Amino acid sequence: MALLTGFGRESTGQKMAVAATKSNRTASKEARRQQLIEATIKCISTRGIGSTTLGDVAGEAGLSQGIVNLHFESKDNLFNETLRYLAEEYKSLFEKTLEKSGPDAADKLLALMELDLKPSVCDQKKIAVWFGFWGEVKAMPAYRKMCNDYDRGYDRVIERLSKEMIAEGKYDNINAKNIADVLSSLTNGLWLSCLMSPKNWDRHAALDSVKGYLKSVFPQHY
Amino acid sequence: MALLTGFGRESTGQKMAVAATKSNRTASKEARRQQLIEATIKCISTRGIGSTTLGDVAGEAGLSQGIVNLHFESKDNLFNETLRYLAEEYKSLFEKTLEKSGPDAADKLLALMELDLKPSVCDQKKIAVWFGFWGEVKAMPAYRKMCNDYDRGYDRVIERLSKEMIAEGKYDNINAKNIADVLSSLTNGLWLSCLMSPKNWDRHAALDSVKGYLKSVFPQHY
DNA sequence: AAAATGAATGAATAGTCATTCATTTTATGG
DNA sequence: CCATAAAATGAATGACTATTCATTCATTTT
Repeated sequence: MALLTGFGRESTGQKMAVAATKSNRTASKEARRQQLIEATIKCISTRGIGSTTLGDVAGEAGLSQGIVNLHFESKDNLFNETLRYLAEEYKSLFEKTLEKSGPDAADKLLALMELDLKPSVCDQKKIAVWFGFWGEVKAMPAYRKMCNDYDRGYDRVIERLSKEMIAEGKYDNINAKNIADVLSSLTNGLWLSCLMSPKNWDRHAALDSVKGYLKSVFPQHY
Repeated sequence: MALLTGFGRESTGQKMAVAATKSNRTASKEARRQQLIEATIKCISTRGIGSTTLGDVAGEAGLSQGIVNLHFESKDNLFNETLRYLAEEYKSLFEKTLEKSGPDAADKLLALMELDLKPSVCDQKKIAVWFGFWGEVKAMPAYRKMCNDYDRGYDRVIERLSKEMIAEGKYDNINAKNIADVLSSLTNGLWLSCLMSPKNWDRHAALDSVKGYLKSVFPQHY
């Protein structure tokens, strides 16, 4: 009877009996870490990175005060692992998309652009977390490094696909690196609009913008 | 002799004789506020928005602990005014650019895009501050509102210029709103690359990307 | 069933920081 | 030169929060 499930206890400062989805005291180390990372993402997405405390995270996970330090050593470490988790998650989607789409470069490139605007990737909450981390880059070089390490991978792929299409289409005067830059800037910028005006953000219009660009650079392909 | 100029005193906790650029105790209320806002920008750009304290700001301005509360009431207010200052500064550049460039829409649009990539606008430090604020949008609705209020103005201008060009060029199948979205997303995304890889960030390449886009959408104009 | 294990708890600690305010410094005009 | 007001100081306060750790609890081993 001490196990009445009780989540968010923040509003009152009172302690509450607590149990996350059937999380009693046994859960693999890995499961616990993931649970905490997900709680962190949720907290950052609602309260902002600047005012997410370890107490918030623990409360969101339905666990106790000291739990983050137990599993992650420090707040710093938790945040780093959270960023890595986001980056890995995206990377895995990216690779899956690259694999499953096709057969030719034009299809693959379009599929990757669509991925960036899918609700599961481009949703206000997740973007808020990305921007939270980006906003701290000046203070936390580790964030910058991680973002750059992952980005390099994506850029290489986009550039390679563009190169293939340039060769196929005998396009003149265009440069694959340049196109890769524009595409990644464009999607990041579209994410910003989604963050800033979630109400009138229009996924289809955004996708049309990207398609319009692709069509204008690769007229023979799209 | 008590007035040896002494800035950053943080490393030691010791008090130091202090005097910002000739700031003795008299300065107009407005001048003092501006001095503090500029110190805030500098602090955010180097330490990040999350770890900028009022002590940091006061120290950067060469003034004393309580000074921010004296002039701004609260940290919250200081940060809001700092964002407003940045937005006003950009707005003023934008308007000046719009006025001085020309005569026709194509020139004006290009000049505005160039503005976004000028060293004075697109420099790592200033961008770090913008991203810091953007990253806190979920926690601080006031930031979102201010950004949106200003953005609406720019977007309207870009859209109007695009419309003019569409009419002039009898372009088919393209939509001014769409182009305005792409252009603003593109420049914001390019800012992100500047923030993330300041070392190999190439201003000219970025400008070429934007020009390439303009050329592809408005072939008769560029 | 008793003992051992190690995950989880939550109260206590130590440090940081925004904010306040009594005091000090400066400028000014009489 | 003094009186007054305004501006600035910086020590004190109180709130908050990361981190620690002795204790509690559930599970596994013996």
